[in-house]
Amino acid sequence: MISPLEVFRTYIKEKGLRNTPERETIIREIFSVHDHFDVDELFLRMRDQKSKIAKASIYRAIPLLIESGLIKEAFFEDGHLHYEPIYGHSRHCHLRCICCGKVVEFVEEEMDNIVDRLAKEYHFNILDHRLDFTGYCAECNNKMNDQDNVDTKELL
Amino acid sequence: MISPLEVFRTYIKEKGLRNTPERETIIREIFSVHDHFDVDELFLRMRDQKSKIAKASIYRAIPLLIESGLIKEAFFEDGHLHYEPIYGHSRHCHLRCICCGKVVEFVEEEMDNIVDRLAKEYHFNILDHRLDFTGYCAECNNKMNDQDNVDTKELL
DNA sequence: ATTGTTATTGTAAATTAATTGCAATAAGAA
DNA sequence: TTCTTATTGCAATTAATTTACAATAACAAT
Ligand SMILES: [Mn+2]
Ligand SMILES: [Mn+2]
Ligand SMILES: [Zn+2]
Ligand SMILES: [Zn+2]
Repeated sequence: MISPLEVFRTYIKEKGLRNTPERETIIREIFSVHDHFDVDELFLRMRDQKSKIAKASIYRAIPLLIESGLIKEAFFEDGHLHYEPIYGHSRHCHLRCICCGKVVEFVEEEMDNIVDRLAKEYHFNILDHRLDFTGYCAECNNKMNDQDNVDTKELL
Repeated sequence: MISPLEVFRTYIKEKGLRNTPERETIIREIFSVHDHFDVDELFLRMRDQKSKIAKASIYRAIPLLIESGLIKEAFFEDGHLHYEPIYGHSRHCHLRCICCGKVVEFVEEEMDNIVDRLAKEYHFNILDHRLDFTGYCAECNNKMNDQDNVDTKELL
């Protein structure tokens, strides 16, 4: 399987742009963890690896990483965008706990059918979709119930 | 059916907060249009109605409107959040054109089943979900193809 | 109705994410 | 190696959202 770096190099050449060690470092860091990230987090991770890359360079790289199919926007939370690597990852949806932030990923087989149906019905050329569920994970749900019970007892 | 204003008044009382004409104006404006909106847009709409409400008051009202179940975040686009009224609206998904911004709404019956299945499988108390599809609408898709043809001709 | 408490407002300043101008650097084609 | 110009780091800017603060007003209790 072609590596993310190779995919990016091909994209860069195709677009007549220039590849740089900075961009490769960014890609390597993203694909060394394979998890959701935001710009600040990625910047700090790279700083920990002794990288001196400016945050502006990360911001400037992101549209290219999206265009080349390496990453995509995952969700907007806490006032900023979060991204995730998608190259080499199966299309998946998210189940997110609004209490502790835990994210469960899962593949929803039904989605392809829905996309096909919608494309026909609304004459859309559908390129992407995002399916996110939010609620409380088992732990947080239990914690809340316990808390409620405490409150109730206090009131008695 | 209970009006959005009544729902909000009940919520406000329940929370020991105070209702204000400003908040009611905001709710009235949102539910006079029943469409997606962002803060700036809503602010301008209200200014057109000769309302002098400060933008900060809209920002401060939004969490209450969400908490009371009147509106929810719809999507993040063009660098800021967009909201939509949900009270009195059926749960729906979005099909959004990334070229012209057109939004098609539709109800996806399958979602309830998926929610039930996930809740059981992952022991989540699922409160909400967001299903958005993005791509090109028929018109924009055609326009793009025409454009491509022009480009191709120019190259010949 | 009047009063008292304090939540809410408008204004301006602050904060935060993201973008951009600029001069120095360096990628990569020639 | 040379040349062109895309990319970088840095600092300044823009834009969305939040917040401090003093004035106002909601509404519960007189
Ligand atoms: Mn994911
Ligand atoms: Mn909608
Ligand atoms: Zn949780
Ligand atoms: Zn369109």
